[in-house]
Amino acid sequence: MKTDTEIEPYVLNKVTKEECTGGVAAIRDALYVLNGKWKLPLIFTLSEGPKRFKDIQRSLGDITPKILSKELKELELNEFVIRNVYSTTPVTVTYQITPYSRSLDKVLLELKHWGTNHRQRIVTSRKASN
Amino acid sequence: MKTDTEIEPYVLNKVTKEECTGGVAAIRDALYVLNGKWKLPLIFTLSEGPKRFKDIQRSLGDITPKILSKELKELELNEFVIRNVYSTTPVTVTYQITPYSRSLDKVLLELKHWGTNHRQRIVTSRKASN
DNA sequence: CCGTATCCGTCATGATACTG
DNA sequence: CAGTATCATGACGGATACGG
Repeated sequence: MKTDTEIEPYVLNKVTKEECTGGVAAIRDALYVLNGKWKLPLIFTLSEGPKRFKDIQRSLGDITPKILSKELKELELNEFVIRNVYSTTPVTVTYQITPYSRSLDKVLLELKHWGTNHRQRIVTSRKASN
Repeated sequence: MKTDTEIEPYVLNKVTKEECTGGVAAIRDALYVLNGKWKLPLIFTLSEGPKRFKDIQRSLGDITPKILSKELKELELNEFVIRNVYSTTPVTVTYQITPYSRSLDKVLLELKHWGTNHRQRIVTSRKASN
């Protein structure tokens, strides 16, 4: 009765080579749990407050329910997200971030700044070439 | 005569839905150029100074030459990295980051901090469960 | 040393349809 | 609404060999 594939909790990246040291290892550890296109946008959007499945989908733009479901399960398993179920009809489910997700605030803030500036850079360099 | 697949320069993520606003769009723009396991570690390791192909491979731990080659090309195309060829025998090639890559310094710093703390958290929680 | 070529496998992501 | 089932594609990677 497995739905798609079992999801194992992330532990740590196996960065065994001694040459892979200090900073690189730390960054690879971070990306190991925050892999893929969606985890950081997801944590960011939930940092604005708890949201329902459909609302998350809308706020991310174009994620499919299958991927969103998988990403949320991974984040839950790694203690970034909590799932709340309310026995309404139909059932209501909300997702909220854990305090641990808050430790990513600075990362997300810097990334947001960079993304904003990057978009601006692309747009203006386009105009310049017209 | 294509080698593997053609690499197109990134421009901008198509985040069309109006609902996908502000912060989420910016973060998705950022991840759109910095996608995958290797780009941030790569830029980070090159931020320590220009390095040769083999040295980059060693510092990242376990990337294969095929993938490293592809990632470097993408970063070159998007103006994060410059490739320098020296006519020695055998030929020497170094890679260095552009000034634009420096705009990622804060992101990389925060990510490095977070990765370091995250590893610590995992390790100590392991000990606690013994 | 600096890569590229080829074969081949696995995993991530996605489009679409569907269920409770 | 909150997801799951099915099918498909492309990214990513391992192994190995080879060329400038």
